[in-house]
Amino acid sequence: MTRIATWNVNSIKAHLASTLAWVKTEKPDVLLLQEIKCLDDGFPRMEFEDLGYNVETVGQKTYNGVAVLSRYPMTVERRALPGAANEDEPARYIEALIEVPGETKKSRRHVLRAASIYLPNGNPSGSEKFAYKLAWMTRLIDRAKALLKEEEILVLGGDYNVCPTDGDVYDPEGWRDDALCRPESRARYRELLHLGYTDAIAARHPEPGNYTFWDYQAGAWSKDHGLRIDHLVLSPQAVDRLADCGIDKRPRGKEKPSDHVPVWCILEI
DNA sequence: ATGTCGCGTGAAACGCGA
Repeated sequence: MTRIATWNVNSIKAHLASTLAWVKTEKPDVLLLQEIKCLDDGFPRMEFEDLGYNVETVGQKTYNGVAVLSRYPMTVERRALPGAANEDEPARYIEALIEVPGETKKSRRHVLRAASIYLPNGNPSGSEKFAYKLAWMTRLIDRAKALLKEEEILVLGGDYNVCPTDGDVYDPEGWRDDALCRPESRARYRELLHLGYTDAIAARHPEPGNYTFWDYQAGAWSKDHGLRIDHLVLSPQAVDRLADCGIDKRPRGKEKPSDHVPVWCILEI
């Protein structure tokens, strides 16, 4: 069994202690991080290596930044989404091949591909930022389409900044014009899934109100004013092996939390 | 409650992004 989780940590330095505490108890085999908000050299690499993880980052000063942590050997396949308009793009994508050991001496090792995705927020709707979000989603769809042909166990996990349905937001009317809920954003997310991918939480826990993010403002957490915007998107070969998945809301209630919580799945590998 | 964070700048309080 292989445990995979995604978590927007909202600065790995500011939330290092709580991230390490969660990793120690939950022991994910693969952890996809977003918004590390530091350069590669600034990532607290040794703290995770001491816990047995290999660490690969695509960092950036102040904003964004993604990482893949893996207990198994890993090679980085992409440090950016193909098709960038210019060279210095925000750090929002990293994709790795992970070698999961077989359970017996006879069984072959399994290759797992995993990407950590921090999709642009896109607010305000109708702005240049919104156009950039939609263009970025089109590039992600292109990448997902190409990867489908590999027929691999693939997890595209991350902060998608897309709330897929009205059941995934506490106040659909109030959020109607937000870039996270706009029909254009939702249509592209569906387009990604319709290639043949599965949103793990939507498939296994389709009831409304399974949020992954609560704003720091206005007592959103205490009022459960949340949104589901962090997703584990699985290839057909990954879904075949999906044993369980869930959202771990506990870290949001602790001291000095990230505004997002981990989303996890267990694959039979 | 117009209600919060984290970061960088630069030395305190502000602008930005979310």
